[in-house]
Amino acid sequence: MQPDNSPESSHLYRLLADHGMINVGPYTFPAMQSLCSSSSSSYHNYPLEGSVVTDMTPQDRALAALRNHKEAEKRRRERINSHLDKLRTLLPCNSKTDKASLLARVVQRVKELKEQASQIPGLDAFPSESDEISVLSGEYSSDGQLIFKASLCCEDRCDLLPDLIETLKSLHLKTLRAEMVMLGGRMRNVLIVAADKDHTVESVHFLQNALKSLLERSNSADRSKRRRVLDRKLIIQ
Amino acid sequence: MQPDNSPESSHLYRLLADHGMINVGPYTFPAMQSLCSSSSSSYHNYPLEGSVVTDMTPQDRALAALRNHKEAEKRRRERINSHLDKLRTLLPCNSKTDKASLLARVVQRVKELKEQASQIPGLDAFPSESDEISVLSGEYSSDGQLIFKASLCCEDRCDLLPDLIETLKSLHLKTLRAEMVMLGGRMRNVLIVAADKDHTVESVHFLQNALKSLLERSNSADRSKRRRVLDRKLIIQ
DNA sequence: CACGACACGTGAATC
DNA sequence: TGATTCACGTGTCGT
Repeated sequence: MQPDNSPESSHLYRLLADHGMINVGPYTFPAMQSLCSSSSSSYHNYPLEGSVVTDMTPQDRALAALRNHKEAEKRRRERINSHLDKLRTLLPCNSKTDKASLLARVVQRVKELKEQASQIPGLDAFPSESDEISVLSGEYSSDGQLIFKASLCCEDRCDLLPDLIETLKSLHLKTLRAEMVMLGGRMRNVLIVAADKDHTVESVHFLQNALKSLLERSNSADRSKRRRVLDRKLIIQ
Repeated sequence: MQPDNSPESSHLYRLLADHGMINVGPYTFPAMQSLCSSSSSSYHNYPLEGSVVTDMTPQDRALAALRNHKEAEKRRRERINSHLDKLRTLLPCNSKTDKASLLARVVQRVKELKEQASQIPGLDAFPSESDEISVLSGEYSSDGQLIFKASLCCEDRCDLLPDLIETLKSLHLKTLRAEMVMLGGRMRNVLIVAADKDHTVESVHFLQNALKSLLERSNSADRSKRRRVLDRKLIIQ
């Protein structure tokens, strides 16, 4: 037996009844189909919206709206549930759980994964939407070298790497570690750099300026051939 | 105006009416409260389950069940929605979206984070003493791309990077992530690479050969100038 | 039987 | 207005 969501239980339907538009009383529910069909609409057979507008009575219009609404709501439910199903397949394979527990597990899993991601070597490892450079004044290592971190975020043009290498070389900076992440048409580049003993903190500013001009050069050179804009809001954080 | 989910619109209620247990007819809905209250139950005031069982009429029991059901369902909804709210706060700050889009973003986010997590085991990032290359046959990502990891360990000659980039470009491989660690005059390079959909696993072998020749070239050219060996454990985690 | 989980159709609100 | 989102109460099914 299906749930009673037939028109008789709706406000609209009872409103129509109260205004004498349709007849209704005790024990008369099953008979409504024939009564209603007298006005081109019938039980469980709503007026089609394809019909000409002019011959749509107010009742028909209302019932048609109700029908659209019902179907739209069904589509909405299906959309939501399909996403829930996708989530089921993504999680550690336990596929047979109710919605609430599923979502609870999703919450937990997202937290875990974010935690992991935050522990990635090189912290802010993912490219941001805006161009940016940062050179953090570092600290001296055990053998007197100044170690610092430089990061660079821009469009994904990995052919700017040779220039970057050249820049570092010309400043007599030694790269201890380099990390690149390309995502959504953008890239982030994190460098751990060591300056020679005879360098001062000036090196930091030199590098900063060098990176800045590198970025500007890259931008102006790349202004013409714009990459497809990936509508990725996905960029983390 | 609140939705009409009052007892009058339920099957149960109409069933009772149909069996003459309560009186019902056109225009009589508002009057039900008084009629019903004659049997210790009232409109919007369901029989309390705390009452003694023996004086519960069948109607009362049914209405009480309905009330419990209603409240349980409400609790269920609240549970689900609270988890959805948690998810909203966890995602990149866009908090005001409908449920379906929220879940869609959650799906995407979980995929991304899983991808990230799988890449983190770049822990084996430190260069070894011997030259080596490895190209692990990867697995297909959610959108059909073949993702695999390539690693390369050799002497610290970061000017071999342009060649490496060129190699990847010529093979139409897309670099998702690159990590370099220079230590003790040697370097290790770990790449996460994506092949286009139309590529086969052959790409893996192509890359392997390319890296091999790249390494050999680098070795023969660099045989002369040996670098000092830095025993640095300090490399940033 | 009751209890929990789900899909459904509906009223209200928002745009 | 019409489209769309949400909360709600309900019927049904499985345990």
